[in-house]
Parts: sequence; structure tokens; C-alpha cells
Amino acid sequence: MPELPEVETTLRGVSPHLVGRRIREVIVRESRLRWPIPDTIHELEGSLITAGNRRGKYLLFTSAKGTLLLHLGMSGSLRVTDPATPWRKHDHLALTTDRDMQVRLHDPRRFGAALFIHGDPLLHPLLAELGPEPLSEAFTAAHLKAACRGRIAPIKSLIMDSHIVVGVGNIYACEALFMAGISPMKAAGKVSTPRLLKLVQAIRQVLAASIEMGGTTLRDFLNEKGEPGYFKQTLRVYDRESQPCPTCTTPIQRQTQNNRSTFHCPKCQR
DNA sequence: ACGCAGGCCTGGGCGC
DNA sequence: TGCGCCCAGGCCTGCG
Repeated sequence: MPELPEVETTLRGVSPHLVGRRIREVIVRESRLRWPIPDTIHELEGSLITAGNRRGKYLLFTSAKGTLLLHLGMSGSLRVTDPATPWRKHDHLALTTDRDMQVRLHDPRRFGAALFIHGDPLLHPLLAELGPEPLSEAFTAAHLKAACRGRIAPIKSLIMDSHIVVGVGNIYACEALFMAGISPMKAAGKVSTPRLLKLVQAIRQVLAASIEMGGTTLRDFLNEKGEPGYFKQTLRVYDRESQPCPTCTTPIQRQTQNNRSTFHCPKCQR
């Protein structure tokens, strides 16, 4: 579900309720996520959360004891709620704060994760090898060009590879490639440098615009208040099979790449 | 090293 | 109404 804009939206929504707050209680109702929730997560109890950050699609909440790492997987979301609110099915984890509020992790498919990391989280194997943040200055055309050199894999696979650039999932990969006029199937190594520059700009633009609108709610993404994001209405190719291309009216095509749906305009994207 | 398919899960929508 | 199939914002693992 969530790509970078949805994770960023979640971070912004949840941070005011966690950062500067002390965790009173950690409640684990279902520990079987992508990896088991470790017992060490209870070390958060009594701890002050001093910072909330995002690295790629990972959320990081810092305490003196260690860092809480959350990943929302395909179907995860965080909700800020009163502790008295009835639990929903698939509410797996909750943090109760000293303000008597709860942040609950809801994740029907359980592809998400909640880990507790001692020491520098950026050295954790999940984070250590990640590529640059797409909205940072480190994500440049030169970087993308170097990553694409000699690669015969489709360009879409490369921009969805978190070792090359983080945060770009299926929706925004399709959208950015449309904006840049590049076919998702084109071999990465064969995309010209000017077009790679356009792609970098398109990725930045589409992610920033989506964050502005609170992310994309396709089916089930909701922010910390349970509200949807509004970027879906802005999508130009994703989930629009057979609908007219907004530029040239050619029907948008859907096909499968790496077991994922790809949407593109066969005329505008080469 | 690289490219790809499979697997992890649940739930919604569809055709029969 | 029910069943089986396909599909879904991610990403790790293991194969050739």
C-alpha cells in the first residue's frame, strides 16, 4: 500500500502524538508480522520518544533505549486513537503515551514490520544499503545514470529498487515514467542522459505533489485520523487500463512486469 | 552480479 | 449466496 508519500503523511500525522511523549505501555496483540515483533520492544515502556524520522518507507522513532522501526508493508496504517476505542480486527500493536493516547498499527496482510533496534539504526541491515532519498539533493541524474549503466533490466524495475532510490513504489514508478515519457519496459542502460534527468525531476515532482495531497488512497490507505489521501484523482496512468491517455487519448495499457502491474501509454512513452 | 519468480497474508471484486 | 479465482501501495529469498 504505502509508498513514500503515504509513509511521510503517516509520519507527519503521528509525530506530534509520539515525539516528546513518554511511552507508558506497549501492547502487542499479534506479533506475527513479516518478522516477529521482538520482546525487546517493551524496552520502550517508560522511555521518552525524542525524534520521529523516515528513511525510505521505514518509520523510525528514537528513544534512549533504542529505535522503534515500523514498516507498513502493503496494507499497514497507523491510527491515533483514544485507548478506550474498541480494537479493530488487524490492530496488531499499540503504543500508549503519557497523554493517554494510543498509536495503533493496523495491517490486515501483515507484510509490515515492527522492530526494536539497539545502536545506530542506519547501520541495521534493512537500512544500511538503501539508496538516496528521492527528495534529497543526493538523488541526481548522475547517480541514476551510474546505477543504470549496463543494466538490461527495465527502467521501471530500477527505480523501484530501494538500493538505487528509496520510496518509489508501483504507483509512482508508473506515474513518473509517464511524466518523463519513458516506456517502463525500456532497458535501463539504454535510456539517454537527458531523459534520465527528466525522470529524476518527474520522480521528485510526483512524490512532492502527492505528499501535498496527503498521499494516494487506492483501496485502504488512511492517515492517522482515518482520512484518505487525495492524490488518486491526480493519477494519470496507474489503475487506468483502457482509459484514454490524458495527453493523446490512446488507451492506457496494463501489462505485467516482475509480477507487478505496469500501466503506460504506448504512444507517449518510448 | 543480475534478473526474475515465488512467497508471505487477508480481503474485495468478479464470474459462474 | 457461495465458491473459486484474480488482484492489491512491499520486499526478502533463492533460483538459474
